[in-house]
Amino acid sequence: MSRDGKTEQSIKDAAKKIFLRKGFSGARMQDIADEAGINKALLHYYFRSKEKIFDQVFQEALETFFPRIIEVINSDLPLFDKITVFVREYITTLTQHPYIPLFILHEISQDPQRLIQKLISMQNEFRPQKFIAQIQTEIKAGMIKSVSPVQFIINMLALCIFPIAGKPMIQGVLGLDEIQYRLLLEQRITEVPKLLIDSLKP
Amino acid sequence: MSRDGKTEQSIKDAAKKIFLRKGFSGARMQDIADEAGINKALLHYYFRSKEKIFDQVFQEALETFFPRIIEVINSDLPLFDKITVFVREYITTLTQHPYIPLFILHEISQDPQRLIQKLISMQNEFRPQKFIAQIQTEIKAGMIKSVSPVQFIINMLALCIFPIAGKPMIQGVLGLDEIQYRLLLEQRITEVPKLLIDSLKP
DNA sequence: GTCTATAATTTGATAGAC
DNA sequence: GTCTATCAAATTATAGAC
Repeated sequence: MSRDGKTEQSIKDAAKKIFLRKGFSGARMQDIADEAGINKALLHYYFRSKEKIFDQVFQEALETFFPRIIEVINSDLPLFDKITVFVREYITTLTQHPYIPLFILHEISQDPQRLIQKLISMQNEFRPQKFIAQIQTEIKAGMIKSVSPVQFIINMLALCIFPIAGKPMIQGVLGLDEIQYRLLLEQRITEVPKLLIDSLKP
Repeated sequence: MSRDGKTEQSIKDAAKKIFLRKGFSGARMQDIADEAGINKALLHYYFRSKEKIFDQVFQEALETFFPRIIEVINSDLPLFDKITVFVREYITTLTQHPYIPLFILHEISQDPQRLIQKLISMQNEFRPQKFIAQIQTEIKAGMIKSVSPVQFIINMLALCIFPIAGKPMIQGVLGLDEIQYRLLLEQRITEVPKLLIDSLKP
């Protein structure tokens, strides 16, 4: 039955849900089977091992975490527009996939080689070289302050990613409920670009 | 032997090292025993269970992650000085304990209740209420722009914590070696306060 | 393809000698 | 206090019926 790959897809969906929340070592094959509404044996029938299922999930998570960024970042938009669009798109994407950032950070920290591997196999597709060059050009033209492009990119990523990855901590310490937090993230879509662009003005 | 608690301390040190790197579910009692140069039975002799050892580690990690901040943040320093000192102290502390941020974020994400629990038992000692009030006072006095204190604090934390928590990812994507990364973090000690203070100027 | 039953391995925890 | 040996439970993986 379901020659069409319906079962395989439901396994993938279940695996994604469990792995993203619990990480590799915290996830249980039984959890995934339960979530998919099947039994453990079938997991091994479709994918040979836990490691193999995880690889798929990790790959897809990386593709959500990175390439959407790179598309904007390697586009031909003017610098300030690019910053504005990037922040909006990225915060929006991560808000829709809130477990992705911490999952990626945690798993890469467990095994940095895993990322290096993917970067090579994707031929460094998501290295922001063009963006760095664009910043340098603007500096030389005297259009913006003489900042370190790498530092600027780290600032931009930090301001977008941290509020998602650190949500439970921030909520706990600042005592914010879900509604307040959603509002706060929405505000950041306009406030973060302002901050970043201001930091570039001479 | 070692009636003086030498063994207990070496277990704590070993547990800290292993748990901080691998997280609760990724850590193995055997790893901790090996690291401490003893056997598993002795772990259970000193601490009853894995959970109990972990609690100690988590507690200490929280105390590294939070209170040092709060001391500065609840001090009587003028706002701009406070920001400068906070960033310097915090980046320095986290650089010395690079596994702490991701460990805390990950474990809180696994079980947000664990943080809430600690916050209660510490009577919200590290809630930045005083800092928020200080920002509001400066706004009313017309000394700084009318910003959201919560957003400002999130920015400050993001710019300090993310470069440490995301180090392996950033290194991979931007292709930076250890020396370059250390230099980059050092630069941030002066650059991040500038950025934050600029964002407050009317 | 999907299930039940079970094997094989890992891992947290304990018993008991020294 | 510390060790060796071992248990019991949990967990990944497979065999084999349908």
